[in-house]
Amino acid sequence: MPNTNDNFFKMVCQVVEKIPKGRFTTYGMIATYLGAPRSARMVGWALNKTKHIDSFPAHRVVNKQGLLTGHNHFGQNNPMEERLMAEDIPVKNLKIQNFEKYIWDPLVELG
DNA sequence: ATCTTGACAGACG
DNA sequence: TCGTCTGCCAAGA
Repeated sequence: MPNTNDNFFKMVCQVVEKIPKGRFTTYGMIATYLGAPRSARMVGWALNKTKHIDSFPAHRVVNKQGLLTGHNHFGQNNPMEERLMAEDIPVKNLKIQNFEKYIWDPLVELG
């Protein structure tokens, strides 16, 4: 199990990279999985550093409502919605539809 | 060393 | 249901 004391950033990366295509998770779940359930903001902070990595699937992380709050941090060319849509995740008006159907919980999936 | 900022979440009125 | 406040913890100024 990951330890948050050292590099939260790395941990977040590892978890996000494990999100299967066509699924997504939330900031809170990642934070909880990393042992910092009240530090969802740190996840956003970590993802912020990955936004320069084009291939990083940061679009698979949304807030707990399934809302694409971070879409503004994506390039205008490749919007978050579009990326999710490309993975058959239905998004409407910056919100993921059938949330429960596509959610991927690291706590459950990774143990 | 202190203050502000943040891609959040839960609690309250 | 909705708007606002608070807790959280790591960076950058």
